[in-house]
Amino acid sequence: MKENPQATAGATGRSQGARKSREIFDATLDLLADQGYDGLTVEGVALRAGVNKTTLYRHWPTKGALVRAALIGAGRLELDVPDTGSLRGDLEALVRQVVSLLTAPPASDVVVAALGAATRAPELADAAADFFADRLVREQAVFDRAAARGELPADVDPALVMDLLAGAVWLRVVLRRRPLEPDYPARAVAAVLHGTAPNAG
Amino acid sequence: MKENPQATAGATGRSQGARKSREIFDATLDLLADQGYDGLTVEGVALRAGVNKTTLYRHWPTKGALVRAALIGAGRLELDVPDTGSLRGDLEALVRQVVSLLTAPPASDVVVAALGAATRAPELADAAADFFADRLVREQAVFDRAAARGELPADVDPALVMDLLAGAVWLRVVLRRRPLEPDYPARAVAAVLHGTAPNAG
Amino acid sequence: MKENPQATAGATGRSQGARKSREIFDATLDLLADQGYDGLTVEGVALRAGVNKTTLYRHWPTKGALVRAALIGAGRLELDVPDTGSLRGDLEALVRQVVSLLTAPPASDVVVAALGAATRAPELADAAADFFADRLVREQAVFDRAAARGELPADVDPALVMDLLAGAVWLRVVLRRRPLEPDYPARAVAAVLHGTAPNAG
Amino acid sequence: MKENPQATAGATGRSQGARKSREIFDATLDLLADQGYDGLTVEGVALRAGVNKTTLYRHWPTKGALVRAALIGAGRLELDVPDTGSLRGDLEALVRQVVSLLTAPPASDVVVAALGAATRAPELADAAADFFADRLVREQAVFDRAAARGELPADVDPALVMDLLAGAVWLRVVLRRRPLEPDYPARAVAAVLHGTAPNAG
DNA sequence: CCTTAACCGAGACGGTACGTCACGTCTTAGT
DNA sequence: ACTAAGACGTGACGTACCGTCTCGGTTAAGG
Repeated sequence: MKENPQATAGATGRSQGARKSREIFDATLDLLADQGYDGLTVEGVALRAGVNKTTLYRHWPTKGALVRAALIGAGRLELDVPDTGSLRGDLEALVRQVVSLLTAPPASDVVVAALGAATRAPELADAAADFFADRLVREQAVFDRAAARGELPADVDPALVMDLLAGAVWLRVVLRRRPLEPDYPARAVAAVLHGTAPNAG
Repeated sequence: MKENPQATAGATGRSQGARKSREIFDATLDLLADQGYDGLTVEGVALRAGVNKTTLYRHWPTKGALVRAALIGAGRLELDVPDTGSLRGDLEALVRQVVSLLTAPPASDVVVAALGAATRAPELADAAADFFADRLVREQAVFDRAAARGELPADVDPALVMDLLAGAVWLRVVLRRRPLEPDYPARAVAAVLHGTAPNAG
Repeated sequence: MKENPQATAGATGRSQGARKSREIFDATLDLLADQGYDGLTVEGVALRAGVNKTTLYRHWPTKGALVRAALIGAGRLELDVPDTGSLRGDLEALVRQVVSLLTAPPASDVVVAALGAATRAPELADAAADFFADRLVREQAVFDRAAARGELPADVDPALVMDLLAGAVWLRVVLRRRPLEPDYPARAVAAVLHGTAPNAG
Repeated sequence: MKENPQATAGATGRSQGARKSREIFDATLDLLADQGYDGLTVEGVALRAGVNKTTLYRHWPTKGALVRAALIGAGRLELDVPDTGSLRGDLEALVRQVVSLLTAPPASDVVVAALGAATRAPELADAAADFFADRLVREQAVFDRAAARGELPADVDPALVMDLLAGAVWLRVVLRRRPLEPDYPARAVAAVLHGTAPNAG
């Protein structure tokens, strides 16, 4: 509608889009941790990243896509698979990883917010599913080693084991909101490995 | 200001505010199921319940409070504690309850949305924590009966067992987004009761 | 999406909407004069009037409707119909009114912008048509008095006369962009009253 | 950065830039007629003309300049000066030209939009002034012939006469939005030639 | 023939304004 | 006493064009 506003800016002379992406992702995750997924606004990200809102929409059509890209793009979710020499040790280490992922700020804020939001943002749900699928693939090594050591029957379902262990932590920390005793990982692993009820029918 | 007031307002011939509350809760839960927690708007509830927006804000200051009240007011979350005669049977029944709570629409939409939202809405987090605490109190009976039957050592932690079982279902259904095999409850219960690794160190 | 932003403002305690309307109309016309119709933005009006953009859209769905309401609401277009005692005098006075309407700032900016915009904004076109129709009704008195004085045949078409006179001024001032000699009104009126070509066939 | 450059750009095998110019002007005028001056966007022109936006800006820095160039470049505004043998006939023909210019689509849309926009786009105002000045120069011939025939006093001002006649049509058609009777041109010419008020003082 | 300048397409970007939605607050009336 | 009606300020949405800029590739002219 305007004829000739005032001959604005133009490009800033950036060297790469990569740097901008980094700043965008950082801003996204920071705000996600601060405000939660719903408090996260595209305008806020744009402001904090020093980028125009339009630019964000040009690359990521929805908030979910942006968050997903940020979660992936910033390698904050990369976890090592432990190798302690025993199944029990490996599993306890894995559980402790989960615990720290869900409780040690600042990463925990991001992770909890993102996983919580996965219940309603399909994009994030996909991201979460991918994340867990990928994790499972790598956790498989733990079970392979255990089987090689003869610690585990061949027909054990690693997915079930990890569901039980990681799910317990999520439920305890996020849903039940109860403090986690230091021996919780050991007890959980013990229960899953050896059972709790020697005599149950 | 209006040209045509047309015999406006007033109550519609109510007997009590109770009926209105019912309609409000129903509207809330319907919309929650339809649109998810975020798609749920106070204005939408007001419109659907035939009630003024102001009225809603008078009673429930936030969306979270309204949803909480609706979930409690309509007894959609009441679960029976099973008594099958064996610990295994009881636990499997409990797991199946959780599965159906998280997968059978429309209640599942409500529950998943609400529990997912608990990660950031403190009101809902409290409600969820209360819900699980209350459940645990009642699930205690299952473990008491099992102990009386001699199926279970006295030092077993019911909270841990339920964390493992219910957490596994949540992780599998909501986060991992993978289909749940029919024997999943049985396998999960077996793992927790008897363990998966007879020889693990 | 937000749960509970920060308990914002609410109404400011105004006494009447009428005062606000006045401020809105003033802001609209000021900006119209300053920036022209296209430079006029709803956000600009909102800012200057100390009113929220949403409020403007609530009342006037388009920019055209807003400008129209402002032009009507602020009585800046009310012109007196002269009565000098002679048809020539009355018509010259009318032409001079038109000249000043189109050339004397700041009103001229508003009027020219609005009439120019009438070519594409149907709302404004209607407003302009109404304006001219209304004017014609009142100018009729000039012709009635002239007929009563015997200065004019009964079959003269006042609309044609006013088309010629006012149209000439518009063409000269706005489209031809040429300066208007002081005797232009007199010459124009003389031409329309007595003709320019005594012998033309 | 791109995965698939796919033998992009370059010229399409044109012979001259002249053909492209033609397409650009056509696109401009078509869109001007369709959407009006304000609905006309540079991006739209680029899209329709199959030309990059950048290219347009390279040649015409503003929308006004583009429209102006298009109006001139496409010879849609060239009008013949009539020679019917009498002043009355010539003037009526001129008025009819104006009428058709302003009412016969599709040219009328372009012309009306452009002249209407002249009130605020200085570039267009200049173009309009030039157009009318040029027309006047050529209309002078009509008056010269009339003077030679003795139909007209020597001191008649052709500009005033054309102001009155063309202005009346503009006012009637564009601003007053009233239908134009078939005898309007004749009546307008008669009024300007012979006057309307034989006895006015 | 090869180089060089002109021109163009492609595309990213910062920026303004758009028109819309829902929020939560408030006032005025009405039952 | 409670409520309907409805206006408002506020924040954010997602979109459309603006006008600028850089990059890379094609074409035509001139040595």
